[in-house]
Amino acid sequence: MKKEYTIGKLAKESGVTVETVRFYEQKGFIKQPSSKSGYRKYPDDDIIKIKFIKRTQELGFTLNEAKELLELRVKSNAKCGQVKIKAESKLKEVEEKIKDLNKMKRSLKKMIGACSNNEKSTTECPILESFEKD
Amino acid sequence: MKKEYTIGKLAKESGVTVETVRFYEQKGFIKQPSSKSGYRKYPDDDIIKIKFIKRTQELGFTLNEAKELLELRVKSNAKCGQVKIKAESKLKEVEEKIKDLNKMKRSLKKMIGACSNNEKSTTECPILESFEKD
DNA sequence: CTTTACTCCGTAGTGCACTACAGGGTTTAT
DNA sequence: ATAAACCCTGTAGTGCACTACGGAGTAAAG
Repeated sequence: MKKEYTIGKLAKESGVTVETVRFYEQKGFIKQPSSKSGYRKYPDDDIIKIKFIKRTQELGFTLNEAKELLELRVKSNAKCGQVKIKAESKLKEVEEKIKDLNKMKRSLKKMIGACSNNEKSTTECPILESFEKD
Repeated sequence: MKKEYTIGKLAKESGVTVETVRFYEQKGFIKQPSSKSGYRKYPDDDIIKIKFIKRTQELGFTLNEAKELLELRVKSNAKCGQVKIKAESKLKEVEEKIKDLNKMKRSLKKMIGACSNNEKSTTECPILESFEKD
């Protein structure tokens, strides 16, 4: 099912607006598609790309970082070293984020538990210690 | 060691600028501190608070969400229900983020591995599938 | 005791990531 | 065949989260 999408359909499927799609195109996130007749025709692949970008932003990366992540692919052995270095540094960031989100998770669970047991919290703000100790 | 900090010291310790501290104060993230003499004197607790805010932003939450998280604390049984509901919804978000970051992590590791084996990637962009399946 | 570094308040400006027109042309549904 | 719904380019405006600056007062160091 190799479908083609008009900008409106693509936007809807991806969960963004038409303007956002054009904005991403301007910025080079998705390459401008074929447009005989003057109307853009997008491959369905672009839906995945846009969704990836949006989710990556929600995970605390900037648009530029999303771009960097999307550009990580091994095309030649020549560039392999650079790709590896960048991937490794991103991997580290990702792992740090996971770690801190796990801390936040534990804090939230504790609060929910305390609440269920009708306890009042002793500290001012129990989530505040999340990132403090390991 | 209950220290007091001038705005400059606090900023430095927290890794932000003086302006950012004042900005957070304006927005009610930290309560305005005692200031006989006209100079603000901050408790060291505020360092933790500011660091929490910054890190929470890096994890993909907005300032307002950071504020919501900071305000989660069980003061009375009356508010317990609301706190629990909010904490539970945040917990869900956090868990989703962890899940997707783990997917990203796997993709990055795969890329690094492929690179080490001198493979060229078969797909256009191997990270793109991260959020697709599972 | 003076110079350098800090503080105050208030307002204006910046960068990122969109978002909203204006003023047109094209397709699709009825 | 005509009106609604879609597309085009281009430029201007928005909201968030700061960031910079002007003009003045205070504190610390040499």
